[in-house]
Amino acid sequence: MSKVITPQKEDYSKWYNDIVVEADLADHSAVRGCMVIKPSGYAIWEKMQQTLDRMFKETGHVNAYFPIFIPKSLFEAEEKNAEGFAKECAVVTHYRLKSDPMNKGKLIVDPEARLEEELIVRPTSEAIIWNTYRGWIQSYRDLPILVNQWANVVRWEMRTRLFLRTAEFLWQEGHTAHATREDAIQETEKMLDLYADFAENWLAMPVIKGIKTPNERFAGAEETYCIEALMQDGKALQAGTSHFLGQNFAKAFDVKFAAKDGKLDFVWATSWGVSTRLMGALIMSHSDDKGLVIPPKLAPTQVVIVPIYKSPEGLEKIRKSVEPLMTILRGKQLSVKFDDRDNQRPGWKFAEYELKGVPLRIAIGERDLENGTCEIARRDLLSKETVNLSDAANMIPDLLETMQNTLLAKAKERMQNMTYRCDTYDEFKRLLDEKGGFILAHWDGTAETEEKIKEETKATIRCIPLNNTLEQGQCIYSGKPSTQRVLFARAY
RNA sequence: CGGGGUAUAGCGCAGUUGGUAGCGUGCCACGUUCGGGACGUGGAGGCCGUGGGUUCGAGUCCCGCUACCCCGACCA
Repeated sequence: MSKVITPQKEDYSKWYNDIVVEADLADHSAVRGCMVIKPSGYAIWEKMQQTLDRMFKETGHVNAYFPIFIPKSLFEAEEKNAEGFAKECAVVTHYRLKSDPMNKGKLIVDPEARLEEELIVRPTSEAIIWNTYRGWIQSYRDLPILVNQWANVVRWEMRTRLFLRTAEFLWQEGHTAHATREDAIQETEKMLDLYADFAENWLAMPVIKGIKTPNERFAGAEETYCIEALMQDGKALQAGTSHFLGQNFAKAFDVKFAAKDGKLDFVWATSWGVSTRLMGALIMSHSDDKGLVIPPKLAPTQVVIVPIYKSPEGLEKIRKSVEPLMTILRGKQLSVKFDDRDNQRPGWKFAEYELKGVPLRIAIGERDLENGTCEIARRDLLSKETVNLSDAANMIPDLLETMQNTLLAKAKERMQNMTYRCDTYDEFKRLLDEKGGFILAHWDGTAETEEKIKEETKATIRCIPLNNTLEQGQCIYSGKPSTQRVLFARAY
């Protein structure tokens, strides 16, 4: 098994740094745990963003934007939500600084400039959005509202992990309002399916769809649906969530609508989101010892052409010879880069593009010019073949598609091989320690058992898989009867 | 907030019994190279985290402080 790229593992810091670096630690210790995403990394996020955005719009959603600050009084309106997030909120208390009379050149917070009401930096936007929706909704004719927001949020975690749990992260959060319970549940499930589709077909990352146990449920939700992925090291990662919020927020913010029959009722709600955590998921799903492997459909650069030449004239000859190829590929909406940098040697470039995960690399030298050939290298298999330059234009789109499929197939196989069924607690513990991965086991349905298992093994119930087959069994911990297996794993 | 560790060049590190700082890499210049992270020569770059103390002399020994990392507690 190839090694897994784990954020903050020293071995990988060198190349991991090429995608992202953390905030300057020495000078900005206060933003420890925040990300600085370099352009090469951000380009991947942009690609995810564009794709998701298109998918949202195809399903009738529109984008909007709401404030980053939430007045404390609004934040506390939905009690469970407030309680759940209270421990990790950044709070704005003042709006002005002034020169420090005791310390020239320094600033202090102006005590005169205290805000009457503290502002919470959004850890999630339900509160401010539902407070706004109250003014948008009066009749069933105003529903549904299918709004998405691309934003940053802040959660002051005690311990952060690059991409997987950063103090500030980028995400999208959908917030929808519906006339009926059924509509809202349908929306929740629809968006979960959309996420699963995106994970599989774009990230090439298979996921298990399921619902969270009450313990793991989003604060303020009636039901939390999730997609769970399995990383190469056998640890699970929650890759996206979709919440059925019931009427909780409508009640907290008094959002009612008049139905067809004239009766007033509270609005039904959903919210759903995925974040820059998907970058972590992408990295940990496919990377190998040579660096990042990006599925072709998400790769900012899909094909790179590296000329091998000895003189400026040689370079120009090669440039001319590949121009038709580049034109054809670009005509097929592929992103192609011709790397004519003179300050790095070919071998260096090969290694660099492998590090960055560019799916296909074409090397072409003067020797090839004579033969009318070029060398195509696949990032996923690290394989190379020499082909006729004239055939390349036809082969490349197929190759990219094959790569995309191969990556998914490989990941699927890995997940399958790392999913175990087990019926005893001893076996359960042994599997966790020796193999990791997903474990399907019976659970008595109580929070106590769930917590005990977590305490003793660090494994959590990732989800109760949707469309689970029902079967009689006994809880691995308590021995009490159970009707279905749930998905356990140690998780990030 | 507990337990452990670290702090020396942009990055990664070494630095012996205390004697005034070095290696790798990266950077700059020139030349030779260019089909898997080239090589040669020359060069720039460090108040050794910070404040005290011991000493003729401290990167090194002692005390304080600070910051960061790892493990835990926490984690829609």
